[in-house]
Amino acid sequence: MPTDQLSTTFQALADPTRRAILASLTTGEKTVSDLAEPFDITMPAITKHLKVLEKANLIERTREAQYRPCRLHPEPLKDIDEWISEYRKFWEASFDRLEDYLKELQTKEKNDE
Amino acid sequence: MPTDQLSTTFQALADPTRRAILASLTTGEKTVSDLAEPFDITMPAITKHLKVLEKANLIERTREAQYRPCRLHPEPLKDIDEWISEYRKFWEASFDRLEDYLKELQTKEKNDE
DNA sequence: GCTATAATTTACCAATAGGTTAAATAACCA
DNA sequence: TGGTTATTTAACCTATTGGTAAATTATAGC
Repeated sequence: MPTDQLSTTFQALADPTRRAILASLTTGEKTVSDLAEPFDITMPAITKHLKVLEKANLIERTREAQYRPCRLHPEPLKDIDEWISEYRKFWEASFDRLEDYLKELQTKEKNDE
Repeated sequence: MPTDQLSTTFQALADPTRRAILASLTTGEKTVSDLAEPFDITMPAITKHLKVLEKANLIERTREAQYRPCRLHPEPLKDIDEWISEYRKFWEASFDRLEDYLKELQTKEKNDE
C-alpha cells in the first residue's frame, strides 16, 4: 500500500485478472461488460479492478450513453521498463556464466574421450 | 494473493523497501543487518521482506557462521521484462498514433467477422 | 559455561485487498 | 411514464500485508 507511483503500478499488475484486462484492451476500447465477460466474478469485482487500474493510470475511462468504455494507457509501463532495465545486465550475466559452465563441461568431456 | 509466478513477482516488487533491498544487492552479497541498516524498521520486518523476496525467487540465501547472506537472483525479472515487452509498441507510438492504431485494429476485427 | 551478536519465530495489531449480495444511479427505449 | 440494461455504491466478510515487541535459536569468542 505504499503510495509511490512505481509501487502502485507493480501492485496493479500483481493480479492475473487485471493483467488479463490490460491484455484485452490491447485490441481496442472495451465496455465494462465486455471486459467482465471472460471472468467468473461479479460486476462489482470488475469495477474494483478497473478502479485499481485507473488509479495506477494504466487505463482511461470515458462515457458513452450508459457505457463507460475503457482504453489502455500504457505510459506507467514505461517506468517499470526503465526500472527493470537496470537489472538486465544481471540476468544476462547469469546466462553468460551458464554458457561458460556448459563450455567447460564440453571441454572436460572431450578430454575424457 | 494469486499464486502464479508473475503475480508473485509483481507483488514482491510492489514495495519500495523490497526494491531498495534488491538495489542494494546489485553491489554484491549482503548480510541481513547490512540490508536493514538504511531502513527505519525493525529486524523482523526486514526478515519478512526477505521471505517475500525469497519466495518470489528474487534472492538466494546461504549460511555463513551466524550470518545469512543474501544475493540477487534476477531471473524472475526476465519474465516481467518479457511480459512488458508485449506492451512496448503501445507506449512507443505517440498518443495520437496509438488511437489510430487501436481504431485500425477494431476496423480489422469488424472486417474479419 | 557465559556473554554478545545475528537472525528468526511467535503472537499480536490495524489497514488493505478481493470477493460477495443488495440497493442505487444513469441512460436508453417504448 | 415505466421498464430494461449498464455500471457503481454500500455494507459486509475473510485473508493477507506490513508493522511491532518479546522470546528463541545459532554461532563466535573468551
